[in-house]
Amino acid sequence: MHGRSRVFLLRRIHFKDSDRPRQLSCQTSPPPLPPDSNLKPLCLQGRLHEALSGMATLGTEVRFHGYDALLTACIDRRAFLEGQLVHAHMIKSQYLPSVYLATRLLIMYVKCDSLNDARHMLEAMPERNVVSWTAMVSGYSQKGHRAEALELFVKMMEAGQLPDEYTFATVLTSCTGPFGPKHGRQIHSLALKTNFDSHMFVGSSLLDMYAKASEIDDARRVFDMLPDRDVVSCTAIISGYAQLGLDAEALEVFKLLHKEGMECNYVTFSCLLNALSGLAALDYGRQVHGLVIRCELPFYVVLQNSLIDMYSKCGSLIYSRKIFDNMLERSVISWNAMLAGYGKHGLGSEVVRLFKSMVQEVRPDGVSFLAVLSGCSHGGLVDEGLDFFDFMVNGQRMKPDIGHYGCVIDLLGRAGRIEKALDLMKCMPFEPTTAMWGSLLGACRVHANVSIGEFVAQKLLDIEPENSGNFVILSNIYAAAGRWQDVARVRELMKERTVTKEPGRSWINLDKTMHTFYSSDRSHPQREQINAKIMELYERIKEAGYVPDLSCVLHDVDDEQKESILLGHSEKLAIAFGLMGSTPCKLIRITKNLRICVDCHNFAKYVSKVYARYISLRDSNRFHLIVRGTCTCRDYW
DNA sequence: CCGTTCGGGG
Repeated sequence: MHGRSRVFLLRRIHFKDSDRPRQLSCQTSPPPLPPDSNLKPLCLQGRLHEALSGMATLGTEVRFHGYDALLTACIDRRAFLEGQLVHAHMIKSQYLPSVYLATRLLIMYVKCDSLNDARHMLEAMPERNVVSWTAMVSGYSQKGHRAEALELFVKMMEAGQLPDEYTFATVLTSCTGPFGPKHGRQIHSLALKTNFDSHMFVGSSLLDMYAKASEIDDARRVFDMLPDRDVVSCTAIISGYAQLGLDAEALEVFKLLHKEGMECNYVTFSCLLNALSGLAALDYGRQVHGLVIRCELPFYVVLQNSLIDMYSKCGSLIYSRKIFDNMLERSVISWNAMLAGYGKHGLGSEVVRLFKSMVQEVRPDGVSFLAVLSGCSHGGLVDEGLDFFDFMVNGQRMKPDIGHYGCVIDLLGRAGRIEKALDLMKCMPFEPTTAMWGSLLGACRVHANVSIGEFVAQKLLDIEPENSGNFVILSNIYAAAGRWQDVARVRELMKERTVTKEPGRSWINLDKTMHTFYSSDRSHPQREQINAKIMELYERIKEAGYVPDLSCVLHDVDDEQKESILLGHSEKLAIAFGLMGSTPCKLIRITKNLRICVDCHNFAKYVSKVYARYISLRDSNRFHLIVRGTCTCRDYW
């Protein structure tokens, strides 16, 4: 009996259970869905417009989650008009957003590049939290409005809101420019007090701030003190060295971190390749290219652009072109890098040809024209260059900047139209730069224009009296005109002034080692053999007709000493060293920090002829490929 | 919950 009733009871219950699921589920299932609950799935599926009409239909029934989903979708898609609709709907429904939702609105405006609306939102909010303030600071920072970002940061603290690690990381990116470092240091001390300075993002931002202020030692100190490192902080320190031209240091710190197993991304390799371009370190460049492939990053356009640039600056245009040709998509920068590469190598006709295919695919920008104009100048295509300038101004309606004028002045000077170049300098809407005067002075040397040369040199000596290169060229001009008294006068002039010039430095990469030479260098371990080699070269090329150009020496010494000073020029040391290799290679690649001097250029031409070698010499201005006694620069540089 | 750091070509 008892057992039966139990079974009965159980069956009844079981029966009831399945028969009345609704009543029972009232206690175990979630509460009924809010009316706006279908907005979120629509937003997540990317059906933003359906969600918006849903919002309109629901009227005042839209709640927190609905607005949140809508705003998130607008933020993700940078949908400004849609975001405004959501905002308007909130106002019409008299919905009072929480601090969170108001902040989401603010962020929506920031992401849609409507900083005024965002600022208005921030001002109108009855309450703000650290996220609201930081989002606004970030908006100003990312749009380059540094002053506004810093002002808002101050306002935030005046309002009693303490910054957090996000705020610090953001606001420090606005600490560049003239007063940036001053503010940056203050913010650094604030971060120290609040212990956010060792946060990885804050640290990356801090060290980048110092690097951009040329305070690389402080940047390094911040980096070394960081408790943790990630790919961004490591990249930031490498980039810091590279930005300041401290290419060897950039490579050193990369080697160190790489040994420690640092992670790399495409930014890291871009910065590193930049440093290797400066060093003309083709071997390392190839190795990094290999790493890029192994890290499965080779299809980043940014990285391919860096590789194009690296190979061309390391003297290997063929590889640049291979990468360029294999790119699935190219940006305007890819084209510009390739154009600049041809230009620096003096291949003007390739520049023109490439530019013509470029305009079929993308619209050239200011840098494209700079590359084309400078390429035409280096390639000797004077009229073509002037036509391109005309095309830029009248065809494309672009406003040339000071760099474009510099190229055209260079072009005119090369053509010997020096008065015309002077006229252009007078009527252009910019102040002439030392580079322009320098280019004109070079033109006066090549075209033996003594009178304008004197005038231009005087200008240069006023503006940069410390640059002895100008004295040397003026001396060359006088010497070419046979005005030896004036040569002596220039020499006197130079003695009066305390001339501190950047020491000439050349380097050559042999057997994966960089050998660096300074003028009259006595430090290289093989200096005895190098000197002996130079003397051997000297004797042999003299037989072939080489005459040292003593006007390249301005020290007040006798001719014999001048000769020995000339023979001590860093590029000659490097050439001699390059010829000493036990396994002689056909091509000797040399890099120099300044412009090559007239005498060394001539020396290299004779060596290439007598010793049947190719000499590739990259100076601060361009490549000189010297073969069988002639140079691709056609003696104009 | 939401907001963050490094960045290619003259």
